[in-house]
Amino acid sequence: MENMSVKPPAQSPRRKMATPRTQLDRGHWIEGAIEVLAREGVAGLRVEVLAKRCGVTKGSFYWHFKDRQDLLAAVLEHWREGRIRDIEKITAVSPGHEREQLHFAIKVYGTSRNRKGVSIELAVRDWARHDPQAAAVVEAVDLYRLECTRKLFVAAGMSDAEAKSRSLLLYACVFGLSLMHYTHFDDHLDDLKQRIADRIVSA
Amino acid sequence: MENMSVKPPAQSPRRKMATPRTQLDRGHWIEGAIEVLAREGVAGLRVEVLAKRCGVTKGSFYWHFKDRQDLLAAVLEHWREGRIRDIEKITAVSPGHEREQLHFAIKVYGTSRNRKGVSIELAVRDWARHDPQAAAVVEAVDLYRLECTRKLFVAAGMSDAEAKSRSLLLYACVFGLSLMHYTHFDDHLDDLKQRIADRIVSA
DNA sequence: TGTTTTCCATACGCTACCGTATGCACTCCA
DNA sequence: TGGAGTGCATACGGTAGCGTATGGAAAACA
Repeated sequence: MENMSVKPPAQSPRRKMATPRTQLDRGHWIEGAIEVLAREGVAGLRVEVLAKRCGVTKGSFYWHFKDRQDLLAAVLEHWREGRIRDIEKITAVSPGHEREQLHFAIKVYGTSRNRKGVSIELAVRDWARHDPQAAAVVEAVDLYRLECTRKLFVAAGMSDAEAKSRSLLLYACVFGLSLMHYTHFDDHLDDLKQRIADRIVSA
Repeated sequence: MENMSVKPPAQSPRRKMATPRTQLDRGHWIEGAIEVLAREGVAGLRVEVLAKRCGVTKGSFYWHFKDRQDLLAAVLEHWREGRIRDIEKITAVSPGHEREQLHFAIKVYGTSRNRKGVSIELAVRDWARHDPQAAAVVEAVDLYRLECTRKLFVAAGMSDAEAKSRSLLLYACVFGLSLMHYTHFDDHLDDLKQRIADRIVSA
């Protein structure tokens, strides 16, 4: 489906670095892995399954990766970097509009268009419950997120303690909602979500 | 550890029903399964692993259960019943003290003494992401919980819409917190939690 | 053009599971 | 006391997955 023939057509012969194609293919495996991670969780990340999904065999995998752990670590790192970039983008401040920005951050995670991102988020968090490496990455991302929104709340005029608690409340609520099954709890879910967002953000 | 020699010492010979010991042993397997579920998630629920944990072999398992699915369904049902009972106990109203009760409900899930319960909760929810049966059970439990706390908020004087949003906010936040790694975000976590609880409960 | 290096396929051994078949001890009961 | 049912052990076949070993095609290079 996404076999876009990765090979660089005319590799510039200036540098001999033996890794450009290798690096590219690691990335290819990692993207496939994250796709599977979103759908099946870390338990679905089997070497041979991924190979079939990429249209190759294990032989390829074990050329690019030392072992399964090597891939898992790469997936974690890729996720961490992506999250950090996203957080910075989402919490970029335009002074005076901090509350709008906070509402936007909430909406980003709650929208149904972001299904895949939410799935990955939950998969990684479940992964972190049984793997210290993943736990460390999740903690780093969480602390970064919490810090970014904390600054927004402070900029919106709150005390430091209050800003911290709101920041924690915001993310806890966002992730908690993605964990629950409340579709049939009410006929006006958007209204409910709006009330919740207001409760989190407003003074 | 919990080999309390389940056999009823003097089985009253009045009734011939061929199931009392069987039922008891199903319960024994189910408890063991939930223990494992808390620690390793549903992926850790292997027949032979559970058997070893119970000090027996698969032969026993397949006498009490049709197959692995049979056990999983039983575990789900056991969890559902336990949750319903707990919810009713936790949200039992003593009129005039609804807000206290709500604070108590929040604390119950947030306390570190309840590690195991929280672990099971998260394991079941992750399970529900890949299994429609589990998803149905989680939805039933969620709706029941949401409804119980909604009543408390209404009894505390809120409008119906506001009560619903607070109810959803409460559980989302509780589960979300159990999903995050925020230990190093602040030195006074209890103060943070208190502020959050107030934000959820107070008018 | 011959030789490396790159990248992947194939084949293998190994482990952990699932579910079935069968045997065996032990109890209950006529 | 011997037969029926109960509860579990043992042995088996089968699948899925990991990691290794080895070969081979094709490109890069000299």
